[in-house]
Amino acid sequence: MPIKLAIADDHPIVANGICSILRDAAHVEVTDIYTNGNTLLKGIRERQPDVLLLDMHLPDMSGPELAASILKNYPQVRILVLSSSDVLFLVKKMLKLGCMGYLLKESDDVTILQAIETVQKGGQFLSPALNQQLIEDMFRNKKSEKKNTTLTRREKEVLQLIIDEHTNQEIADKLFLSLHTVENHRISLLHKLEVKNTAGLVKVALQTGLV
Amino acid sequence: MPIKLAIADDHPIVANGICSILRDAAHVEVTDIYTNGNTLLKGIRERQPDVLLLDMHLPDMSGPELAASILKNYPQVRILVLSSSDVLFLVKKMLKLGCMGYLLKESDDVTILQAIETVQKGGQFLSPALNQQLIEDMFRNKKSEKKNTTLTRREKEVLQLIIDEHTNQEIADKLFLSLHTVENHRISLLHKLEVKNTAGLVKVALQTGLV
DNA sequence: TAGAAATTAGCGGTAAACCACTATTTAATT
DNA sequence: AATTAAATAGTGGTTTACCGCTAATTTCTA
Repeated sequence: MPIKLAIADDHPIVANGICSILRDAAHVEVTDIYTNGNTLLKGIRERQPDVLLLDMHLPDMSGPELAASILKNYPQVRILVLSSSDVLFLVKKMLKLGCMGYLLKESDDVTILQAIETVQKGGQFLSPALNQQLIEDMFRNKKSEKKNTTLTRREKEVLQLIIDEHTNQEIADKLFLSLHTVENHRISLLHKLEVKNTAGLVKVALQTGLV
Repeated sequence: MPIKLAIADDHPIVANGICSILRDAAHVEVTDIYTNGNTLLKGIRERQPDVLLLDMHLPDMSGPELAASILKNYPQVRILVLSSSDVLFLVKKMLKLGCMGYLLKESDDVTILQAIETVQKGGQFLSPALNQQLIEDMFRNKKSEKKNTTLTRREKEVLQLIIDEHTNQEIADKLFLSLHTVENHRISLLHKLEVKNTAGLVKVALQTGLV
């Protein structure tokens, strides 16, 4: 019995690319292709695949949202995250949510197939580049384990305005807040995203599609 | 006679995706797939395609570098840029270099095919989202036409270190420069990239793959 | 309904970024 | 040989970001 694989990605090039790569693999059958979060959730309700290749950036819902929702109701679905970002804290976030693997879009044919097979068998898969990063990170953070990487509504708003090149004062005016409050949110962002300054904020935000 | 199409992209998913989408189009034949700039330049020397689908981020060379080099020696090759970034000044840069089109990776099957056909016939193609942006930009910049968007060696170095979250002082130490010099480079960057602060620098740099 | 998390606002202070200039030396180009 | 661009360094100043605190109120959630 072939592995039933669903793909959730809004770019036709990517979906077609995966299908094309798997065409030679007789033991993998692409059963569904979803291009947004809404139809994905609906589809999963009706028909659960063995493995779900989940993009991080669907137009209507984020990767973490979707993974959480799906795993809550259908924990037997093995989610393999498909992402072009290697930002560590996002990788950790998805794995903590219960995803079984994290595959970079730059991967080659062999790696992709291997990832799907591994995950279907109940194993975990990480793109090689991430493996090393994760290990180094564990050594760095032996003690402080429970870092909160979920941004609040306000923090996301502030972050978006930072990316749009606004100063704290401008952000305060736009959101009808005190300058102090915006400064506080900004510092929370620095801590949560584990970066040193504005450059880090923007970098992580863009690379992870946080906003 | 079918359109001879070459693809330059280092991600197997993307290259396969394009091929897969074009499989039904009998009048387009994918003659070559290149995964880095070096083999691309070699390949073009031996055999020129009608249309070249050129990714912005090959591992060894940048999109602009490659486009300039190819168009200088083989101006009859029609280059269709394939990019995931809609940052305007990069679009303008490629078009000024002589590329015949700019196609976003999020495009659907029909658009992709249409872009290739248009370019092959000698026309120009822009992803719809860019069309509108480009027009607005022209109205904004009726006067100041000749903006220099080419970063110097030093500017690129400084920009990379900014993205890596270093302060001006740290950058000065690393490059054995005066703090003043680094500040000057930083302000040149702000002007050249037409942004207001560090956030803008990082945003444009990441979205365009400048560094 | 008690506790936790989020949102708000403040104080005092340091470090860094941003801006407009001038100016010299070196490298590239015509 | 002359011009231009790049890289370097400076003065003097303003604005913004960053940091560590405290603390009240609201909202969420167990």
